[in-house]
Amino acid sequence: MSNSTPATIEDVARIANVSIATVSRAIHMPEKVANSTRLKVNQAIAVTGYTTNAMARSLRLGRSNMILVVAPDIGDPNFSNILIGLENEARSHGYGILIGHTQNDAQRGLEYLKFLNSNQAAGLILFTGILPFGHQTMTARLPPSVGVFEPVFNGGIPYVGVDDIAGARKAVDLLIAEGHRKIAFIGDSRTRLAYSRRRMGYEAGMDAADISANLRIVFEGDGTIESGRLAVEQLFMRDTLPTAFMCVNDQTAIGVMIGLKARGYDIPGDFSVTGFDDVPQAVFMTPSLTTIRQPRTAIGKHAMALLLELLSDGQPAETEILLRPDLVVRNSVSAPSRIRR
Amino acid sequence: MSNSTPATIEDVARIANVSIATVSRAIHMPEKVANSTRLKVNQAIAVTGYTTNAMARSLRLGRSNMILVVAPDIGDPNFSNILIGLENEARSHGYGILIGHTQNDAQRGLEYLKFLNSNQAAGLILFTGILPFGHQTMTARLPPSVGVFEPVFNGGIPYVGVDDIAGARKAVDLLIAEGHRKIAFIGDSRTRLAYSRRRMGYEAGMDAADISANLRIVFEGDGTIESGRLAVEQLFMRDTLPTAFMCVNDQTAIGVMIGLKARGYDIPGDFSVTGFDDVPQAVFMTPSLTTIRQPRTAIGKHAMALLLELLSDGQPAETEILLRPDLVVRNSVSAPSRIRR
DNA sequence: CCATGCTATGTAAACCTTTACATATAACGT
DNA sequence: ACGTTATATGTAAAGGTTTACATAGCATGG
Repeated sequence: MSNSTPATIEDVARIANVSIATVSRAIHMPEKVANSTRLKVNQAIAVTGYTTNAMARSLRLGRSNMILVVAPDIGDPNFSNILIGLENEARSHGYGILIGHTQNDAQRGLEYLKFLNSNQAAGLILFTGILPFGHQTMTARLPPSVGVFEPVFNGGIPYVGVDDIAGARKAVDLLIAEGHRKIAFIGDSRTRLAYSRRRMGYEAGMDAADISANLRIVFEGDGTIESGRLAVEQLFMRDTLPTAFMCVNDQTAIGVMIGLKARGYDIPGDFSVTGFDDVPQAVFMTPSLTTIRQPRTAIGKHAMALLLELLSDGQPAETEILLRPDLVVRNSVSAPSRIRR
Repeated sequence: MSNSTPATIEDVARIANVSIATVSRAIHMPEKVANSTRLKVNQAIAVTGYTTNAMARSLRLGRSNMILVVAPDIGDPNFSNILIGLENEARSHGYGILIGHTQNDAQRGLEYLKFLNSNQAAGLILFTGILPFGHQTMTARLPPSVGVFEPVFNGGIPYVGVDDIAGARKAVDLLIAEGHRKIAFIGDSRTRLAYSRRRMGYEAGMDAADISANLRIVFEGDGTIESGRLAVEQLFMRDTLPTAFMCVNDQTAIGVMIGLKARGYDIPGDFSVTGFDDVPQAVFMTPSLTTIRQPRTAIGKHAMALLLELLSDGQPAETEILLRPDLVVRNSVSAPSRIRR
């Protein structure tokens, strides 16, 4: 019982006085074994404290119970909440989660390949829109995979994300409802497809409100705090200013707020600002940031569920799952001031 | 090469015209094999794209190349940065990281036990001060383990953390240097040992400045935002108020700031506030929070290094590694106002 | 030139499972 | 009562690796 080496299936078989095959069946196909035998086996398992050796099992099955999760930055607050969803779903199905972060470095990605090639991971969750592995020949050998947040570039991989267009639409519609017409979109169309979809939502909202093109101001940054600050600087050089800044993500919104405050403006008195993502600090900003919430835990849960389904069926039921993002109204939006301009 | 099933050591052996034992040795004990043979083997490996099957290897060795990391809450911002350090160190030594979060639920912890018992993880990193597994009999079978942040209750497990006493001392010394005498400590001595050490730092600093006991106000909360807010409410009911709030962590500090602002006070004009941890949002608070930074990535790196050492040597070189926390001066501290009281 | 020891390699067992196949027993229909 | 089918269990191979042990070649020292 408190033996030094863990019990094997043979120990159980000996004690239960059956063959090892029967023990294995009692565990994994209980209906195939007689009630009385199953009882004996279960007792023997309890006595020995036996647990199936996952290594041996995976070796025999040619498939592990690990899922590799690769993200560019595991420190990203957007990441950790999704991780919770992934983890919960995986664990409840007997799977474990293997973490990898690439820091956008292809070399790093390659190192994780090892876990896949060596059969240590049965499936792959990708947080980045591109395959982290240089070799495109790899795709042939890629295990069942699911993308998170945005479609994976090379295609053929189902993904779970948020309806970015609808989310952005909610933000722009709020601003329009508050009376704004001249709304700037501070975007980042280069790095991520999801971001360009948010811009599509912006344009659609402006279209729907019949706001002419010359009232639309689009600044393309790179999704960082600094780029938000920079956007403000640049826009202030033009003759016409927006009354509201709709930002492609919260980071950009934070930058915009910093830029506006540095110039002495009041938010939302002088300018309204919206973000997208609802990162944890959004609520602690002054003013707290009105933004679009990503249902992060749900995204993780769905992504893992889809992957597990892929793992057992081979075919994905859906190729794209888009969850509904919610508008979170806080204090960074109000009606445009009539005094100014 | 682009075969459907991955190459095995036998494929390599056949092509290199040697035995599988030689291939294995060429890979893992290169000095034991003749130069010419090693060359042949390496070429064959390149041709086949062979990677060692980790399952088979672990099965044979009775030890895996995975480290299980168990934390109560993987969404905690304190956690994710440490994870980066852990991950980097592990990967550079060929280890992978398995994630588990218990949500302080013993049942959950037990589920992760499975990964250990079944040989899927060779070592354990514990983020919680107590063993997450109910059975204390387990300790006998516990694999090499390292605690992070604070000592593990049951003892015998080395840990890596921050010098909480010295860190707290820096905070209280700053406040005293600014001229504060009546400094409240908003603590949380119940949940974590690290927190009670921070209080020790507070007391030591007050002692050193010869500040009498009746000027010391200690409120014991539970380390949450809400408990910080509550502390303010309670202290305002007393006749004497502090001029500064030294908080056991940033969450509490955020709560204190919310409470003070709700009463219309200015920070740091009316009251100074310090935190501990330097969570990501600390810099975005208004005013930005003066706090003590935990060297998180370094903690992770050291913890993993210690564990890997443990794994190979069996004996830990050190039983406790305390890193130096740094004071981060921002805008929530100033001299006490002379006007008031 | 032989005994000895060292170096490089091969053979085969072991690690622990799962499962195809074989076998034995029981049940059933005619 | 007998052939057929279903049910329950056992036997043994296979999965890919590492390594103790065996072997062969070769140099070294006397």
